Amino acid sequence: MSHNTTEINRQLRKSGYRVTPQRQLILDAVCQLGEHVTPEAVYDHVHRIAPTLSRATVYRVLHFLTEQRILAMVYMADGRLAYEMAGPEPHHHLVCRSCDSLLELPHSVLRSFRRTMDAQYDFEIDVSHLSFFGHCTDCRDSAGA
Amino acid sequence: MSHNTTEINRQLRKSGYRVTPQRQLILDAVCQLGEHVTPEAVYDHVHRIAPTLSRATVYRVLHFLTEQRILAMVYMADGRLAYEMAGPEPHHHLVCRSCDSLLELPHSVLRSFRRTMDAQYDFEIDVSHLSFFGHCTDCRDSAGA
DNA sequence: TTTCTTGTTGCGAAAATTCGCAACAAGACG
DNA sequence: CGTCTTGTTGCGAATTTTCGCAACAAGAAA
Repeated sequence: MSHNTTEINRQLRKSGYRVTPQRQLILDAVCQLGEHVTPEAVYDHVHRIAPTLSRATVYRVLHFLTEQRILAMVYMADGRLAYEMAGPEPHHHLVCRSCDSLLELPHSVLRSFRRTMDAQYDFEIDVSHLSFFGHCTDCRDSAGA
Repeated sequence: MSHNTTEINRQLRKSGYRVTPQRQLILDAVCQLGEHVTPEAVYDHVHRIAPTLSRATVYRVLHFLTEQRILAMVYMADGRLAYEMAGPEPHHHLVCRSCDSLLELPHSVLRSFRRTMDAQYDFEIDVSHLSFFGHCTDCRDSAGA
């Protein structure tokens, strides 16, 4: 696996949380399954290894790891939620509401915006992933107005 | 109701969609119920007037009206989706992943960012509502890192 | 290693959301 | 006003996500 297990475990324990086999399994699963991993895909994966691991736990752990900034939530084109490792190299998406297309957005575009939020509102926008909804080149005309 | 029914109806018909009593009822409901209206709240409301109107229709119509930019999706603090009228005066939110607090963000902050997206990517970001997740003043320290 | 505290999990049920398809009806046309 | 086309709805089942709570176990302390 490509994530630093030891470091993450230490971080969790430091915050008073526990490092359970379930959490490690789920984290490994997201890591292995790549980008845009759905909860169901995670469940399918870990369930083979640990058949008693429940769906509820998958959802809870995904949410938990996101809160800990170890994972990042991704809004997919169809509006559903997915997850991926919150790597050091953030990327973002432009999601078209009409055709569900998905444009990648380099992080650099957001730097100044993020700095503004930080300075003016003392709010640290989650840099690991952002999704902007709207209408792309092809759809902005046909969508009226 | 405060929305311009005639204008909206015309817009829908022009695009080849139909103006049904269900759609009008649901739109009125969102309008009356104010900001951050949940699908369930809409259902409760319209179901009293039209008992046969199904939940599926509520979800479908909310999604449809959002696509038509008549409604706007709102991500609430608990992560659930809500809707509101896509008025001419957009506002946005900073949602804290830790404490679920919700900060209002004036539209002006986003103007230049939006212009950039438009110019560089020919992508029209939905101005009616944006939500940024992250960590607020109180939580950014405690969340580790 | 044993004990103890309390964060976590599993389970099953509940709630929320989506789907498939036949019946229905908006609105264009004559 | 009647007819026709096809976008929409209702229903019930399937899927997805969440909840409540007792049993469990991670990890600190002795």
